[in-house]
Amino acid sequence: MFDSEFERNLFELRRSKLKQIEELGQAAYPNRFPAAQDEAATSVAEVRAQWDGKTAEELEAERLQVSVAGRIMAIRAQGKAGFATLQQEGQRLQIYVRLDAVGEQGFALYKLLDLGDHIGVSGYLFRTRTGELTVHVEKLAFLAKAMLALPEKYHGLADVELRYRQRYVDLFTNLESREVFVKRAKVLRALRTFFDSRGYLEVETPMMVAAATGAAARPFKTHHNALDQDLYLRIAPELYLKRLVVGGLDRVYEINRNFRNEGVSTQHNPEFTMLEFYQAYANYQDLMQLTEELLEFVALEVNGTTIAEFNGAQIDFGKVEKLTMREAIIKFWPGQAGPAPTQIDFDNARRFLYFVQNYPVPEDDREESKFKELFHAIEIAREIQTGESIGKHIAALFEAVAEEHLIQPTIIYEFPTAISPLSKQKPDDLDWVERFEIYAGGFELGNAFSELNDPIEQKKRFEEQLAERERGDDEAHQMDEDYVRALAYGLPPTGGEGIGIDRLVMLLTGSKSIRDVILFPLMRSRDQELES
RNA sequence: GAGCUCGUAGCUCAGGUGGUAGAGCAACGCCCUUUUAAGGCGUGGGUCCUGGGUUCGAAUCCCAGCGAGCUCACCA
Repeated sequence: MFDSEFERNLFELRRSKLKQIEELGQAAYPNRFPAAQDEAATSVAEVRAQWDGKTAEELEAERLQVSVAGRIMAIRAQGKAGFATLQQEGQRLQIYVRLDAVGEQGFALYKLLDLGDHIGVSGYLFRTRTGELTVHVEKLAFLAKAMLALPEKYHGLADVELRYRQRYVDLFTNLESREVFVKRAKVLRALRTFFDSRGYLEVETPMMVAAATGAAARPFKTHHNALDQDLYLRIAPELYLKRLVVGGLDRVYEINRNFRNEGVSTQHNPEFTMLEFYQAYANYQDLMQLTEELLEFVALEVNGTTIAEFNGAQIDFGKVEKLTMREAIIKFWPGQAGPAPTQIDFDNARRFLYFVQNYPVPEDDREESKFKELFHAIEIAREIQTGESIGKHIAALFEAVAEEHLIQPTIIYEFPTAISPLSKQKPDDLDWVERFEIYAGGFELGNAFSELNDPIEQKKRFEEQLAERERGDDEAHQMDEDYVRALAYGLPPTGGEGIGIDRLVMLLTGSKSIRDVILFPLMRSRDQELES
């Protein structure tokens, strides 16, 4: 528990102060404020909301009596008087304590208080010379002691590692951190309002599953002892939610955690919050419309504006651009790297191979080139085996060329069938599916499609994924026989979508790292913390 | 998984080219009855992330490890 002698000594010192506080007739750990069960305190927020507008004269005339509790965030003693700043729910209120108002015992208690202590005060409101709304304390109640030193009062807790590991300190010292999580709650509330008002049913599907299905990712593995059965943490709820649509729950949504056993970055945490929703009788075009409405609604609910400041850009959730994946590749192709492909280069494998094989990839400085990722994708595409699909390579080109430019909300639609085993094909072109992804801030925010509901085709797609798995792609989708059976009972035409909530919160709060929007992000454990 | 950067008091940070550690806040003592990053005087507090190496001498240079941040790769 202690990091140093300093902390150990401070802890002992505070213990002796606690004892002295008890000797003054106060409980060391009382269970309520105010102590009398039939009395209620006023919150700091209420005090500010109700009386911040009053002048010094009005306050003096009314002599408003209040009882307020809070944590001491600043303390300024002045001989036989003193000030302190109480903080409660992220709001602050000053109190003024003077010997002749609180008496010998009360003032002795005031002098035993430290930064971080919780206290309750009763008194009347007034304004100081400098105009600050302040409680003139008449009665002081001790509530709980801070036994450890608070971070520096001006800079707060700046060390990012400590902020994540000791979020409890971050939250009360860095109020902008608190604000992020208040907004996160608003995002969730707004989403639920949005779907509830449109007749969607909120559901919960399993987190622990026999097979990790519904997405391309590596799962976490665990074990159930009584059943002696290996289980996985889910990587997506998708196939369960569609089973529910088969069951006649025509509009469902789930907001819950997914787990993926993959790298950690500013945009990836091993557990993250996903919104998925499904709507019977709708296709991906309907979902595009819905997505636009959803983003605008949530931004307005959370920020009161559709504009969000993120990473130096002003992102406007009030409008969404639309491009096909192929259009985006052509549009964002870097001219300095070489000639861009044209629409017909994506028409079939022969055309595509001709394009990549004749592309002037420089031999020398390939690793240093700023088009490294693009050249890499082209090189891999050149080695296409006969019979292998080109879809994967087109998607790789898209990611290499376009993704980082998609700062304003952009819908990228029409995805290769090869990388979309759960999506319905375009009726006139079986190589492409009715799927889109929504991008903003330079990363993917959501993924949606017209759901594949033909059980025979679905089974075939799963088998193709298994073949990919055989070839060494351990992130290819797993077979789910029961899901195919569910489809065989008849899934109505359905549109479905998933939106990464953490990323949405990042954009709406201007947070550059996903860890800033997750209360307790995963950190490498430290021995020190394990033992105590 | 790779590269770059960082790790000094409880916190925020200084410590060119090696000479044995400083400031502010916090803490402790004293003064101060309208202050607000309150003020004044004084005091204590450091395995300089860990372990090796080079050197007469390492917070500083080198190597390894641990932890973190950023970028890239994988992915959402």
